[in-house]
Amino acid sequence: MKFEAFRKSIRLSKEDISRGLLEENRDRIKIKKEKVAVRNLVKIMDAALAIGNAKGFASMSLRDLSSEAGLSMGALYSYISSKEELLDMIQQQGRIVVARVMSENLSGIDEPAEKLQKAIQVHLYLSEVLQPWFYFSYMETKNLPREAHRKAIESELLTEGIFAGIIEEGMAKGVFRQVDPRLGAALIKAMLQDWYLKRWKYERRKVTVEEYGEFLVDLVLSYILIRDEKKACS
Amino acid sequence: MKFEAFRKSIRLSKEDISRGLLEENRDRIKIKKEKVAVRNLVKIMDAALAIGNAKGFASMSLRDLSSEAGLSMGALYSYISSKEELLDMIQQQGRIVVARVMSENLSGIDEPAEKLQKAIQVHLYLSEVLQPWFYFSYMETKNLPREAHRKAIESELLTEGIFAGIIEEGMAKGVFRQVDPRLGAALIKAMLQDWYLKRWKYERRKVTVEEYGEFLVDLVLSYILIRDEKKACS
DNA sequence: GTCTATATCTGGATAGAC
DNA sequence: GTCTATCCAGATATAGAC
Repeated sequence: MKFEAFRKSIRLSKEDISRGLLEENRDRIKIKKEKVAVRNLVKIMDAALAIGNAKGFASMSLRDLSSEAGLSMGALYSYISSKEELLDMIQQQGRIVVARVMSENLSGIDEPAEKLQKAIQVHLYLSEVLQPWFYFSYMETKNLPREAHRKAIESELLTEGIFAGIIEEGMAKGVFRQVDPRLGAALIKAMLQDWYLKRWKYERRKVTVEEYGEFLVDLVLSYILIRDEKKACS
Repeated sequence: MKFEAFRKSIRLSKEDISRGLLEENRDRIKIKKEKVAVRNLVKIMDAALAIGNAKGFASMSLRDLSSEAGLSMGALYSYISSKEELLDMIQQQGRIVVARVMSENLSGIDEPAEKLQKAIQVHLYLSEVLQPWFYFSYMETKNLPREAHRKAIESELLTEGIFAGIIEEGMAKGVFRQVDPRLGAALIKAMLQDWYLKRWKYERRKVTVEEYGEFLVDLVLSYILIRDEKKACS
């Protein structure tokens, strides 16, 4: 699947994401009119990710944020009750979206090699669509308060578990070679992460997300698939 | 080579590193007695990396730092003239050490597969010895002031260039398959980074640095080496 | 719902005693 | 060389007008 086709297929506008966020946090957000609330939440999230990714969430003052979002300090505080809560909301909403898209796209695939290929591609493409969120989430995890930090780690292990599960399945069916599934999954994840963490590098070299995905799938499959020796020698 | 043998072979005590740091910054550091200066620099660096890695450099107050290092605010300011300069010193000193150890350990190896294996191993083991520095350096790069940021990126590309160079050599000699050398190098680096960025994960699973290195080398070489078909079929 | 104005606190940096 | 005391810029958070 091409990246553009994927992007269209998941239909994830900023408004959709902010609406989800609003619904999850009706109690914390003071603004009652949905239309107004969604519009401003989009601006707040965009601004928070932009500034946070440029100089770190801790260094972002709420003054910066309010001016970048085009709101006054007072108005901003009608949407969030503290800087820490903002961090929490951002992380939480992203996790929900990632879990949903991954499971939607992987259900119904049985053949391990195909499933592994698809899982890598979907994760990579999704991280491209939500690049600012993925980057932010990675970089700020360790600064989260205790409970939120625990949830973030749990979520990381969950995604990794998807890959490990596919590897185990392939080994059980005899089509993958014997490897440590969690270690294999961890390395796949590491390579997926590089795409959104070091974007400047790949942009500069004009590597597209499709090329990156193909290289990655090629590397992983040619290592893990048991080769058909007869075919190679004929 | 085993990790412990490597650790001993490079002889990198905290004191050695701080002494180097002192020599490079004679002009900026006010303390004249080497013994005193080195002792306190060790404490300052340890504290800065510990607090910085726990909650981010930006969130670390110099009050935290001074108390963790066991110095008063005033004393601290005899060693650094600003928080930003501290950041600079940490990065700079690490880069020098990494460049030195890498080049020392790779000189004189000609065979591409052996050299690639050795480069991966040395980088991995070094990142284990200096884990707090590698972690810090990765996480704080984007918060550096302009010039320091440029240097950090340059250094990242330099290390990557070492791997890309080995891959090119192997391709030229006809022992490696045709791949994009920079993309291959980038992925190797991504997997190396995971070791020091996600240490908690590997510790929890009781994966040793040697096991991680073997898996990584196995993955890379079995992808990139051109298989001897005759041997496989005999 | 959004704004301006402001109370209160925190943290980087320095002066000057010992 | 190290300490205590202090200055002051800049930050979070809130009160109250519109």
